[in-house]
Amino acid sequence: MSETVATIVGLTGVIVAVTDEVPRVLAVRQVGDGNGGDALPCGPFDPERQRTLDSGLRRLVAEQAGLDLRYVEQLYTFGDRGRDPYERMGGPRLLSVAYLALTQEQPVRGSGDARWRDWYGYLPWEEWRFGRPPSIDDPIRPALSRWIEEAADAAERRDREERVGICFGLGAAPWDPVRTLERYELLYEVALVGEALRDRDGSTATTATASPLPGTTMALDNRRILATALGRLRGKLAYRPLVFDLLPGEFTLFRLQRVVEALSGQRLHKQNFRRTLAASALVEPTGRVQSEGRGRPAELFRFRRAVLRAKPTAGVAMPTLRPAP
Amino acid sequence: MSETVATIVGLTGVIVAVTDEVPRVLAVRQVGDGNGGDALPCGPFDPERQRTLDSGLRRLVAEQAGLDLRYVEQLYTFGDRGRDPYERMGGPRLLSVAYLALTQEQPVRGSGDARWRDWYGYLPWEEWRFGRPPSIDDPIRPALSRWIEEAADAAERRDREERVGICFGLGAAPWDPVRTLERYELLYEVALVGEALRDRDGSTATTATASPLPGTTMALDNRRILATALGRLRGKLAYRPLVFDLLPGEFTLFRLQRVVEALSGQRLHKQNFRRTLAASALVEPTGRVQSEGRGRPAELFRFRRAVLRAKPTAGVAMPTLRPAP
DNA sequence: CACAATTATGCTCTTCGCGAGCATAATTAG
DNA sequence: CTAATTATGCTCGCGAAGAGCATAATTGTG
Repeated sequence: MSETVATIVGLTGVIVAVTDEVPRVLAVRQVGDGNGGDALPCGPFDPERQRTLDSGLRRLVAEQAGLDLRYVEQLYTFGDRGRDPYERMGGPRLLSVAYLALTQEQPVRGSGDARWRDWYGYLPWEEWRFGRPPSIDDPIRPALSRWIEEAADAAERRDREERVGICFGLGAAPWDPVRTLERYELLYEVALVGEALRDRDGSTATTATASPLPGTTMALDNRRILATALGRLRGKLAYRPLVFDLLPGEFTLFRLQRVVEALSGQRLHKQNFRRTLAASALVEPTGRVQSEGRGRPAELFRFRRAVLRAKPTAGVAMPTLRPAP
Repeated sequence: MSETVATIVGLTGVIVAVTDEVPRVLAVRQVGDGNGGDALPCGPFDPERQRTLDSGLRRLVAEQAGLDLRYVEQLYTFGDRGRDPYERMGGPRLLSVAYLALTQEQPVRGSGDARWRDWYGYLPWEEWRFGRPPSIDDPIRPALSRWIEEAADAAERRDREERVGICFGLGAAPWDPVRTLERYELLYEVALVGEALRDRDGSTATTATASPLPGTTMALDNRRILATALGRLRGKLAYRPLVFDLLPGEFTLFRLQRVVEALSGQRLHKQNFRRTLAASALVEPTGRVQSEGRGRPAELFRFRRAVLRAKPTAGVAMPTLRPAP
């Protein structure tokens, strides 16, 4: 029960919106560290003003970007030693309670310099909508192969092979959109992300790569938090009606599908998507139609809240699709 | 960036084991509060000694109960104002990072007075293996009905009905074993758990109930943490091979089923459970058999790690069963 | 020893979710 | 009018899962 002052508690938010079929997260220019990279909106947890962690996060985002959030969910609390460079210089330990929040994209109004950024700009290997991400074939796969070769013994080699196979769907297992965190952590371990080099201080590239490291580097372990958030969101889409917090009150089924595709990072089978949706009774037609340029106008739908009463798991299905030939 | 000292960070663990088909959690006699109730093992987070939150939790449990844990997973961070009685008397805000941990039941060796307790002793309404829990019909259902009646207007009434229906499967929705937290929070709101009365200080029973309140009261919001853990565990059983961390290296399929049933709180269809398990290639026969008293001896199996390489989601199926007539 | 009770295990029947693809309807651009 | 484009309906087939019957291998008892 010693007065352990050497811990600072902070709140960090992954604020998500989808526009133009691009999933975006709110990012601020990093202030402290001098490298000018991106960072997630964050701030100290203030027990005086904040009744709950959730409300603290809401207030934080309201102040920094003038946004109101439609959905807020606690993600994870990060507290590993050394995640904060200040700590390595003798500062206090930083504990960050990370949150996932959803909203419609709205202009940023706050005092800070918060901007909407393409989520996949930070995690490009997660984007499979336009085919296999190039970064997987070029820097990632060969580096992982080398890493497997460098194993000390046969057992470690087998473990590494297994891990690579599971994470990137290179073995028997298919690509699993939810394993975002496992992938990021593997890439970090293999020093395929800038943070790994930075955190090793020397900045010595253990893994010599011809191509640049994939994805934009972020402050602290913020990219790990982004990966955590993406995995959580992808996983929950299928059994909780979260998408509707990213959409306006009325929307076409196609737009709904596009948002789901944007988040899951893969294309979905259109007819099956609609059939499953109809069967789930998750949406209901408003009776109005929307004509978007060419083609037959689409019917407008709205989220049907009443469905929560009847179904235990109410989420959108993700009918997978073979990769385009 | 003011030196906010008014926050204390603690670690709390839900340590789970299953023996004799009873799911148990580790509980200590509460020291401080005088009411002598049960509490979860917990301790301050010490940034000097603990490199990560996970290892901190492991160390804590090792010290308090002499247990080594086979699986550790962060659950949630609790930080609401007023969850700690000391805080209400002007003390610092208590932030608790809660963990779920699995192990085989082993004798408690530690310095503390930790004991294994029946999980359902704290959450009796979650136990459906022996039919509908009596507490649902007696104190819970009538109290919830009254609560619905007390709604201020029609809209609130509808909301309450919907919530009750979803939580307890009383409406169109079936009982969902995973919604443990929602249920606990509803019961708390309706003052059907002792903590609600205690936290309102006056201890005035708003909800007059003939029967005693269901489940053993715990310190702070520890029962909320228990409910969170149970829900998480139930949800993960189906897609992660967690059960095997509760079982010895070799086990019969029936024992495996019994453990899953104990945790999910419901009976499973035996033949289908085995068929699904066989199809999943999650276990492999050891070639040996075990004769347990009467009846045909059962074959012994072991967990087949290699399955992780091939399948993205490797968990035990939960073939539901109609309630016994 | 024969038989009942008990537990393990194999197999079938049926329904339903879902991947896949064909066909048709309703628009707009030229 | 026609082609292109998008929306939408329907079917086929496979495999997973709910439900239940049948059989095998034990133990304990009359």
